[in-house]
Amino acid sequence: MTPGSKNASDWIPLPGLLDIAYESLFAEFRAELERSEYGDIRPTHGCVFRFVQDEGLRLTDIAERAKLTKQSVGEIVDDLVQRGYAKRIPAPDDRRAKLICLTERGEAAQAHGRKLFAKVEKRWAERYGAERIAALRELLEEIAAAEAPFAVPELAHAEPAPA
Amino acid sequence: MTPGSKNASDWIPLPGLLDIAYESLFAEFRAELERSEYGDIRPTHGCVFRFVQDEGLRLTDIAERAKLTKQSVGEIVDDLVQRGYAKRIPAPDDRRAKLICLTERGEAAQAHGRKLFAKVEKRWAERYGAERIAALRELLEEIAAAEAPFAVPELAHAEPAPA
DNA sequence: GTAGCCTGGTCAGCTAGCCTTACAACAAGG
DNA sequence: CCTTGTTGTAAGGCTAGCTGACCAGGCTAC
Repeated sequence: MTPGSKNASDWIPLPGLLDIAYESLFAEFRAELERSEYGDIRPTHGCVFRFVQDEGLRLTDIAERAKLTKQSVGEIVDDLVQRGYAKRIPAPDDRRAKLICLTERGEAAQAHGRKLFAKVEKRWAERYGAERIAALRELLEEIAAAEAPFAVPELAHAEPAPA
Repeated sequence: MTPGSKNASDWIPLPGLLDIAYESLFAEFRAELERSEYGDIRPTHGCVFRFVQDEGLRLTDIAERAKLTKQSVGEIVDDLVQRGYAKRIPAPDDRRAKLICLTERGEAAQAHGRKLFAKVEKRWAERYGAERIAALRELLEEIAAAEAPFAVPELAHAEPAPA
């Protein structure tokens, strides 16, 4: 419980534990995704599916939220365009900019991915306790809203705004 | 709460949340480490500091626990040897093998790192609630023991085996 | 207008970190 | 010893990200 017991060498740093959980969970997701008809989507492509919705998003915005450079995201988008998951449409209000948005196939893939994530989470809820996983999610959402607001505009509500 | 509310687009997949927490926590750690006298230690080197203790560990064993190839770990160890953090000593029982172990400086760095991790965790406990962080750790330890036993021999005891 | 700066995106080239293939040295059982 | 498996190394390749340089288009101030 107390992190102060760090002299005992069986204390594992929190990031290590988070990493294991992440890897394991993500591996379950990947395994299912690869067996699906969207098996050519690689982890890297995630930054697009994760942030793009509806009307699309500018390259710059994706890059900011994903904490990547514009160049990197550009490459990833190129790849997704080539595979038929995304397209660039000119931004209506700025002739320099393009809106990255998903094709029909891209939206189907996104929906499928979300369903898979939910499925895996449910599996973990059965394995480790629904309430504990719910509490985990709740805490992580709070953390995400506080630590990386730029990445989770969805959670823009409950600003903690400490005095 | 229910993952079934995935049609609402403000539901964020659990791996995404885990990733944010990990990155944020790790960034705090890195920031402090870089300011210390061990600033030349890079994230990659972690796999050695994470697993090597006391009498040392074989390259093969590190590779297995870290889920890396022997070659990759070999390179990392080379680097650490060059920087004076690690050394290879011939294994007493097998003339092919070498035990990777930490130098005095390496052990100091390891101890310092653990202290930093504990410090950051404590900070989070204050920020998000000591009990919630404790519960988080408890759950993650259980998950780690179940999902990656090879990586956390320290948690070999409490097999969950739920009824 | 148009000069000068900012911004969205792209092109080219590089690095870090990890992998695969191939192999030499040693171990261990018949 | 001879075969088979294991420990570590050497050499080369690949992916995902980076930096720097740039152009086209927007924005402000003369």
